[in-house]
Amino acid sequence: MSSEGPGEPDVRRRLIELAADVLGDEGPAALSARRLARDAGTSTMAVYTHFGGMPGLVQAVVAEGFRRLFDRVAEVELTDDPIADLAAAAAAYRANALANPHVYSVMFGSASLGEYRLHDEELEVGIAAFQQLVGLIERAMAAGALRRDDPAPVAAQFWTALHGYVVLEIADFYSMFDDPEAQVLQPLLGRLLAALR
Amino acid sequence: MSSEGPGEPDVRRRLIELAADVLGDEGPAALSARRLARDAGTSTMAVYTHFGGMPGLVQAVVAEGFRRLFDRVAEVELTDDPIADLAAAAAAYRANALANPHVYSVMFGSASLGEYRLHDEELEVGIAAFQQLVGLIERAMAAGALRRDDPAPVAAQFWTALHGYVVLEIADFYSMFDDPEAQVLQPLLGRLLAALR
DNA sequence: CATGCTGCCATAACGGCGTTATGGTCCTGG
DNA sequence: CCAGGACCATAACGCCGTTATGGCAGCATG
Repeated sequence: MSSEGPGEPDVRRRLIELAADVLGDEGPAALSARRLARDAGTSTMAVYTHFGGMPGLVQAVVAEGFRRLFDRVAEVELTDDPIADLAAAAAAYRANALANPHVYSVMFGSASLGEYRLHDEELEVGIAAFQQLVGLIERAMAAGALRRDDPAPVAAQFWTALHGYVVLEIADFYSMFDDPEAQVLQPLLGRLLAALR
Repeated sequence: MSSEGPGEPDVRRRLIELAADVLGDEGPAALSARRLARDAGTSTMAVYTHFGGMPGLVQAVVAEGFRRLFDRVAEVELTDDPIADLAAAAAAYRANALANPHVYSVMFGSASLGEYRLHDEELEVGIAAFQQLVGLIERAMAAGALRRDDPAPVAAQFWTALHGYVVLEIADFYSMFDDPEAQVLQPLLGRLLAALR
């Protein structure tokens, strides 16, 4: 391995973080190989040696976004109230998404369509994140807080509601509500869980 | 001179429909003023005289997408079972979204972020579509099929769940389920409505 | 040690993109 | 009849992603 100076990590890492920063600060339109290469002090060829092209770089940013989302949710401390833990996990999920709305949008918005589709790397992390939620649901069922059922579809329903809310909040479609988190998200998740009792 | 016959409507209309077709068939990456102008038998300047630029054209396509979505949902025939009508409306919503997944993605995905944000035209149609759902919820409450409550937040919760499902189905995130519509969407909406009884 | 090889990146070019400037051709209203 | 405006064709500017080419370090091999 090449010894890397403390202030100058490897180029691959720098490009990913720079891309995530530009995406977060200025949106997808500002992402360009030339711009990133200039800011990283290298040339556009670095994008091709490390990622094979611009879609590959975006894919790496998406994979990083999934990893961070997974970590944020994994950091919530579990209590003896599995329902409260589900709410805390949802809050962490939402907070992370709202902190990086453009990254979240690219993760799911263009994740499948034209551009590049998701590859093994993101898929693996995505599955791990979903299994994390399945575990929380199973735990609630084992504790008797939720009716016993196949946990995977229940987790998918929970995640679907949460994801739908986050997307619409990011896209600013709740402008007619004072406090959409209290008026939409919490009742939605609460009622879903209530019907699962 | 080639004056326009009955099969050659005005250029503005042709550009919108061509853009929607290209978007649906080949995805957002294939959308370009030059390509559309070539296919429409005109020059790129037509895009600027009619829409002020490429974002304006996309905005027109989005507005058209909202209008079509609204119409499809409005076409469902109401019965004397308001809960069944809600399910029928959701099915029409999903069917229209899956028939034009790229258009749906542009409507909500990049609807707010960097590119162009939604303007008065789309906002107006979007509000009308939402009021349509509020009316269905109100009707179910009046008939005693749902508990009396402020219908707008309830409609938002229903729409949030439905939208979240459609987005994830389009992005192909339900690959671990045989029949996601039966395993995720229907239980999710059914349980939400059950908790609202 | 010399040698060739491989990974990595700088430079420059190609085609395509959105956009703008300019000018021409109609159609319309006075 | 003619002035003006709506509409579009042409060409150019500066971006973009991508590719071809070449230089240069590090390293394994003879």
